[in-house]
Amino acid sequence: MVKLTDIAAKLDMSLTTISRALNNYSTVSLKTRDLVKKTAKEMGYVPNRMARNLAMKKSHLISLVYDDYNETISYQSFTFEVISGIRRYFGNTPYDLIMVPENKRGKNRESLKNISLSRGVDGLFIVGIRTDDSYIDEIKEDFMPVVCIDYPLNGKRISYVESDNIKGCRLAIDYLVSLGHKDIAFINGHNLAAVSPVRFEGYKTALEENGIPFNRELTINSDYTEDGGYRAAKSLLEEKREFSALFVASDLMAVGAIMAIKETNLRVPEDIAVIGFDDLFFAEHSHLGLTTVRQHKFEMGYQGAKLLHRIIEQPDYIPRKRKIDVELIIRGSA
Amino acid sequence: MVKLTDIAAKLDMSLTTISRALNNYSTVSLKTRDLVKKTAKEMGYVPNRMARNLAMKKSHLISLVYDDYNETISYQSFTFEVISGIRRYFGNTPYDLIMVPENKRGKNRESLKNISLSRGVDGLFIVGIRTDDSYIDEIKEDFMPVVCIDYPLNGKRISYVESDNIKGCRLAIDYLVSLGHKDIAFINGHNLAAVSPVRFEGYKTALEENGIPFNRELTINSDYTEDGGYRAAKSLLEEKREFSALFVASDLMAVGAIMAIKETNLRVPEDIAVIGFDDLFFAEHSHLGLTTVRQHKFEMGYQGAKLLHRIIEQPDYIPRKRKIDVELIIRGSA
DNA sequence: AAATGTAATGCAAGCGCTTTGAAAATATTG
DNA sequence: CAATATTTTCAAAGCGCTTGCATTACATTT
Repeated sequence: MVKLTDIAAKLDMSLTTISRALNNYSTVSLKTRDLVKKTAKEMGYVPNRMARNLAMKKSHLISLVYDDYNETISYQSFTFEVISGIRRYFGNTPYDLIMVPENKRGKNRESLKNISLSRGVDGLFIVGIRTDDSYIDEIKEDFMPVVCIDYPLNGKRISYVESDNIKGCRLAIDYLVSLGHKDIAFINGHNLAAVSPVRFEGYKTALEENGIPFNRELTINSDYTEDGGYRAAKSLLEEKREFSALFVASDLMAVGAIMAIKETNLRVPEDIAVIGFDDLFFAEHSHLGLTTVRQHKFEMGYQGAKLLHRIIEQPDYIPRKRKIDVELIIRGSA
Repeated sequence: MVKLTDIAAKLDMSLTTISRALNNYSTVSLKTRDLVKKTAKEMGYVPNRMARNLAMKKSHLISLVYDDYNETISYQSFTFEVISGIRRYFGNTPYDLIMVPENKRGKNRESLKNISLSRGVDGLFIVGIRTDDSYIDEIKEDFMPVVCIDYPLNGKRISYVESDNIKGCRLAIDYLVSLGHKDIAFINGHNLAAVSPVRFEGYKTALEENGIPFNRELTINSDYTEDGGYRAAKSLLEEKREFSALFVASDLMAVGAIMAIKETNLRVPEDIAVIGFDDLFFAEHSHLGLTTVRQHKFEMGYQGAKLLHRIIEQPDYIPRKRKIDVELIIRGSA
């Protein structure tokens, strides 16, 4: 591995000059800079980032935190797309991403703060954190720049990105109402996801805006899994709640719900119209095509990355959350 | 940030002793070790990995290389699961994963070698590399430990993991034959994926083993996309090839193919039986349920990680490829 | 008690880079 | 041409840690 001193020796210059030349300091004459760069290239010089990091106390590393153990396909494909957006953004910066695999879910895992400080990362990007996660208290300490997806956390160097969930609910409900539905049931996810209460509010508000009284009996909480959606719909149907439309807080649950509806010998959308949330790939392919509220996941990642980048590089920047637009994708289920 | 010298000062010991104590050197008395550890904890000491890396010339970093720009859902969900496997394995080791986002696909991107040497990573894990990728020549230089998924590369410190594609094809063909099919068409992916020729061979061999002559007219190459599968099936059907079963080299293409078949007013599986490859999530949900060859993606990642770990830590270890078992998942399409 | 062996600790160099403050070389001015 | 300003270069310290070698402290043997 050729290093700066090797180049210095060969060119009979000082180490300092070599370093400065390669870093394009204007205090090094252009001629020298060119010569140094050329020689460095010829000698196959590759800068040692570990040394550089140590000297500069800056790693150009973003720690990407997400949870593998949530194995639903929703979460996976959502996460993957968000990460793609993050990668795309940072692809045009000197930052790389680092992932610290957790060895155990829950207790005994190392503190996020320690891991991060130890690697000297410059910022944290957190996808899919749950309300009961112990990391949250650590993050609140504001020990370094953080951006979360779908979790409202604020601080001097902390912010987040979320879909416009309220709008998403309104789009869905408005559309159902425009189709003539009045009795609209709602299957929500569990409250470990910060978006759940928001979507609940969105559902409720949208109903009221349409002059439809909210009926608690038409709502039920589930767990964002397919089976959960199935069971929720099943119980809604068995208890003979009167409803002609069903709004489901995730596509995966919607798929389960549709299965339950069909098992009850009802037709979708004729007897019960169904709208999901997410627009995952299979929404398009599942059965008859799922009408759903599309989240722009890639964009969430991209904008989040941009935000984080800014927080890191502009110490006096006051971060504000980003809200990403959603749209209603009309297919066969409603 | 408290550092070793701070602890040394407080305890009035030498820096060396502190370092050794924390690293559990037996040359430090147990009593001292305990004292040092306790004090370190009290003082909130967090080791600085940048400094440590520099001193030890070892980063405990694995570079994870994959390509975002391949946006098919197949690739995405395959990749995500492989990565989960990798993360799970390394979760029980001191290694972290680093991802270097590419800013541009293809030319102008930095050399893999430079990036890797620069960050001082200890090994490379490569998912989804294509046969025309410029990285391949670099990898062959054997400049550091590498494990690929689905790409046959060998070297002193290079190996790979693949599904048992031959077996997968045999399972599919045998099953179709057992159902009475004799004319079995095959839609393959493009040859930029190293697995394609293998699956082609597998298909051909399996036919022969069943005493069915190979008929080139019943095979067609496509591109692993849904639309590609659609077009391939369409052209097969339009040219009036005689076949009662269709084996498709990926689930995504199979979904497209089924769409084409239905458009031609043929039924699946009554008129044409279809078997896919991968067993992605939507195989279970698409239409009638796709019969398919399941790849154990998580396991591929896990075993690959284990292999890479070994190559890194045992310099004289001679790496051998890992072949991961596959299984036939029978659903409604065949 | 001297000689020897062993366990515990410390000194100092080094990992490869950045950066401050000073010096040397060159250019500008009256 | 001396005096001043400007450009270019360099020596050395430091980033926080590991580690080979030397040293000291203590235990064992004769």
